[in-house]
Amino acid sequence: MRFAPSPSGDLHVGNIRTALYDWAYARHTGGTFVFRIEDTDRIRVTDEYIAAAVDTLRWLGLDWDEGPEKGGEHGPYLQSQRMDIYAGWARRFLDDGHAYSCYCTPEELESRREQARSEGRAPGYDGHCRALSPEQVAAYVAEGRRPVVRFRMPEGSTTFADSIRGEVTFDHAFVPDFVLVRADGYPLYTLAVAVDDILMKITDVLRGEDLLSSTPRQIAVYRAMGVADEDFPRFGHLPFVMGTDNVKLSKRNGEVSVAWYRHHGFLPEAVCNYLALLGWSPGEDRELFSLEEMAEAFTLERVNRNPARFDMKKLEAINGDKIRALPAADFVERILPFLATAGLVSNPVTAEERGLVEGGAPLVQERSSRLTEAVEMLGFLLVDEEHFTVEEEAAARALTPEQRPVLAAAREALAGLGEWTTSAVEAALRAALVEGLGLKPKHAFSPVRVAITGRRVSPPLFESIELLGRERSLSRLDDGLAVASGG
RNA sequence: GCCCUCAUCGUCUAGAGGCCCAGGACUCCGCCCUUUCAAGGCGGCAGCACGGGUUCGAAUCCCGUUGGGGGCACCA
Repeated sequence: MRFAPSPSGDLHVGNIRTALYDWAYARHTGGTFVFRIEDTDRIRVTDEYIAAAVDTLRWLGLDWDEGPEKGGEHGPYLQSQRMDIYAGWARRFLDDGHAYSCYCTPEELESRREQARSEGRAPGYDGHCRALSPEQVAAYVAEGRRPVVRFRMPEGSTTFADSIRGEVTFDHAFVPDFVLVRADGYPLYTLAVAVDDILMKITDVLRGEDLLSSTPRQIAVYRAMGVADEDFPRFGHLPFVMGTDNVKLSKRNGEVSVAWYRHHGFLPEAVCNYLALLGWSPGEDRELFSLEEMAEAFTLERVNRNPARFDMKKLEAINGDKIRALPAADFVERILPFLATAGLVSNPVTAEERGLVEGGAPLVQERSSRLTEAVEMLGFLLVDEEHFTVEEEAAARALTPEQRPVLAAAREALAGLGEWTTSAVEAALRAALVEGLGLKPKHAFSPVRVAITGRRVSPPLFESIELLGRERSLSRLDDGLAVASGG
């Protein structure tokens, strides 16, 4: 089990789905979950990147047994810190003939690729430098060419049992010799993964299907290292997560950054739950579960082989379910950071603010499919009175001259109220507006709602009025009246 | 072009020869509940890509076709 992202930006949805399956498989089987950072294409990854990746994984609730910040007996877990290990193996392959120096320039390769393509031949490396004579080598060196180290793919074919797809075979005729070390001396992924898998004693690899056809190359390197077949890791290739346009999910066709979902009010348990469903199912029509339940039920046999489309609507539905399932106190803790970001509570939160939040939270919890919606709905309650505003469209619809009598009657009824409770508020408003003015409840409460909350959609009105308190409520009705009067 | 791979409602999926004239969820549409919006309840639209086999019997097995995806880098 291993999860090895390469640091090309934020951890994205596809990475995380892979990590999740790796994690669940490791936990289910009691194995070791190794988190390795594949950064051979960089001098070194920034500490910020590692910190962000670690942070995202931890936020989701995934923990690893070996890797960054955790250590382990097969470290270091950053490939950029293992360069001399790879260099050692490259030298050895050169010496024993598993690899050779290739002096072809990128331009030459490109033009020969083009030619092969136009002639309908396979565009891979043509073996040009496989058997150079000492004279040819000397000539290239004299030209100042710097060689790459290229792996000599043996004849034959490779068959391996993919743990998700079953037996897969590749004829080596279609697996061209590939580069292990660049001309500047930097090792490539092709070398590093294979070496690390063996050195880190990886038993199972779950990765994207884009790597399916590079598996025979990896296996060939294991063989060259002298590793016995039974010590090779098992490979499982997961289908991609696609966007709705059926193209691999990316920045172009959707939100891919897990950090984005985090900042837009998605719960980690919802993200995990939804991602788990993209290619796996516990069966029996079950689709809501915790990470622990997933680990319990996760088997490779139940992983789907076909790619799944990412559906934001479904994610939101699950997020809403998870939000509703939160204990009330937990929900408060989850929205507090968002309220602070929105400037609706101080940081740290004061006792008074917390009181209001705790009062309002139960009203919005079941109405939110994202935490950010809860924040929007609670705004009227937490905003400083001088910053309170009524949405333009709501005012235009509900705070009109015709509604003046309604607002006035509501104000009067509430002003005379002795006990300021939800039920008292409701009774007073019903008596004044529904019975008194003969209005349908729907129409009676709409202007009041807009005056009190500033929006046409809000938490339940009577509870909101109770929480707002007498003074603030009456003052907002006064302001609403002024607006309705054309103020 | 060649190689690999995949194929159940619009989407995610259950289904591992008869339990399926295909079940659940999301979306969408009605209705109920209702102070708005949600939630909840009830109901509805909608699918086994196609063609051949195998079998008493196929969504499930085999072959082909079509379609999708991936790969063929001094990326990973």
